[in-house]
Amino acid sequence: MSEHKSRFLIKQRALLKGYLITMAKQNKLYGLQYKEEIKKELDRYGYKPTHSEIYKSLHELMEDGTLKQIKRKKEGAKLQTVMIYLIEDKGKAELYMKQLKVELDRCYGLLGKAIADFYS
Amino acid sequence: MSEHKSRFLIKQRALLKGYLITMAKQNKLYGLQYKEEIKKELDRYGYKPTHSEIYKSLHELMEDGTLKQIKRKKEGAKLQTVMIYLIEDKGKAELYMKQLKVELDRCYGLLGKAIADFYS
DNA sequence: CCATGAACACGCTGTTCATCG
DNA sequence: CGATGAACAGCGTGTTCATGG
Repeated sequence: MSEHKSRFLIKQRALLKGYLITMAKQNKLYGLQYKEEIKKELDRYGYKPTHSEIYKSLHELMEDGTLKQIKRKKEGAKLQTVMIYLIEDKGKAELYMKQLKVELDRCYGLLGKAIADFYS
Repeated sequence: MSEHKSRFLIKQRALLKGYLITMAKQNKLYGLQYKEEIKKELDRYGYKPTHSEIYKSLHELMEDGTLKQIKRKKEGAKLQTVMIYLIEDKGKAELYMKQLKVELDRCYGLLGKAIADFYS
């Protein structure tokens, strides 16, 4: 997320990772549950994540050691095995969120500038 | 820019068109001048447009009849011919800006929501 | 059908190449 | 070299396909 000369707006996956880390600190959810929770937050802004992006984001956060994955039996009649994601490295998680803030503030400022330039 | 079920953030070219229309209403600039002017506005937000995106945006706005192109001799010793872009259809230009506002407000709200979700 | 994951395809955008004055 | 434009290439992301419970 760093050392880029010029970039437009934040990439979808970078923001998804912010939600995944934030939610993983509080709950023990599996893949599609993250998808549903994020959808609940952002649906009214016209955005709904795909399962593909959720899984890719989770996988990348595991590859760099931020999250870890454990198998769990899903509650209910089906007894299906699901993958629960938890924080593995709290320091990495917090560092990511700190860097994400810089990027989000930048994008928020850019859009605010455009809105001011166009409609004031 | 319309009738999409789910989208993340606005595309770069859609925002560039907003600047091009806004600037074309006030000045008579050629391609690379638009690039420089937009760079001046957004450079401090880490964004600098490429000449390629500027030209593609201008061409698309001409294709749909929003802008028109006229040849002009460039001032100075070189006397090079440049392409000046002007508003062709004021109604289309205003409609575009109106639709753009909806999209910009949506994106601004989405980022604000994420910032609130993460850092409050 | 639900959950996970991988493979594939398309669209956006930056880099490079090509002309012309 | 400045300006315009087109062609090309990489990457982000949505859709589809595959496997297992």
